[in-house]
Amino acid sequence: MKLEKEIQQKEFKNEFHKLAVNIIYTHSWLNSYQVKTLNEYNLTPQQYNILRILRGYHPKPATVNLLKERMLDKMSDASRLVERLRVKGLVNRKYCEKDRRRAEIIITESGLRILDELDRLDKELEKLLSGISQNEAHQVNNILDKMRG
Amino acid sequence: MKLEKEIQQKEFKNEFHKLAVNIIYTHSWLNSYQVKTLNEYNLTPQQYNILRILRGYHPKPATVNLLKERMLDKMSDASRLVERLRVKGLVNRKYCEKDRRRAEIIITESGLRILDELDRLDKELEKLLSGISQNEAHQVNNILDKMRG
DNA sequence: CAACATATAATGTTATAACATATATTTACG
DNA sequence: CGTAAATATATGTTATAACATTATATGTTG
Repeated sequence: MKLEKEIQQKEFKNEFHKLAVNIIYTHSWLNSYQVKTLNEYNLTPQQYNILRILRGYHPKPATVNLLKERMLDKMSDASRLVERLRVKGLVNRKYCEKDRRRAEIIITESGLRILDELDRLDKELEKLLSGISQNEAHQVNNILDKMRG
Repeated sequence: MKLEKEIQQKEFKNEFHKLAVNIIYTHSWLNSYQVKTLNEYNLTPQQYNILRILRGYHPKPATVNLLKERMLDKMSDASRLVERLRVKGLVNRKYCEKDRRRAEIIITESGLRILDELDRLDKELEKLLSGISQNEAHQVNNILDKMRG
């Protein structure tokens, strides 16, 4: 639906202004969906994000810094996020022997199993976004990549 | 820059999957900019959003519910957001005489003045997004509107 | 090697988000 | 009219985000 209608605003100053609002609004729309789905697994989107990064490294460990860099939301408190996942048994943390400042974080079998189940999310996501074609999604991806410079 | 490079991920399963991540990432990118700029005025993006809605109604009042509906982030706690703006002297709140459950909220002169200053943000935003053309912004807007159904 | 700088993670603190519940008022209905 | 349902907002509570600070280990340099 046209953004103007959804937030009941008559018009935008220009397409850039609308785009900024559109990204915020669409993110909120997408995030609500994700929160709702992940809630069944007692995970937040950020925790899910971390688990996926860790799966990408498995069975090699990742450090807290590495997680911070790769996370979508840069400002987040990776150290305590990891701790919450550890309490849930989804990751292990031990200290690196070569550099004892570092923590080595590895996703557990239990964490991998949950991610496996959650892979169905990708299918549902495609359904959620099915109002547009792969080609249209591709166009948006290209333009957003270009926009951020 | 290509999203794959920015978050150091080799590839995405498909364009829909990348699009979801791209929206989250681009939102975070945009939000950081907004937080940084609004911080000089001691405002959060949500408070800024509310002030702009109120300006749209001025000099007519808005209710808390109306703000909730029109806000970009639907889940937010409009009642306390308004209270924070009231403490800063940017809005007035009084009770509606016809329906004493309702609050009537009006932006103050001081609030309007701050918004005036902040209108330069729109110019800076255009600069921030200037990697793409108006036409490309328009394309993204159309596709996102279509995607949300 | 000592002293200082840097890197990495954990912790402290405050404000806010998210969710549930409470309060007050109005509306609906038998 | 009196009671129940619905509506509008405010408040309580808990977890988290955001930012600053601390703790510990490693690197660098004179």
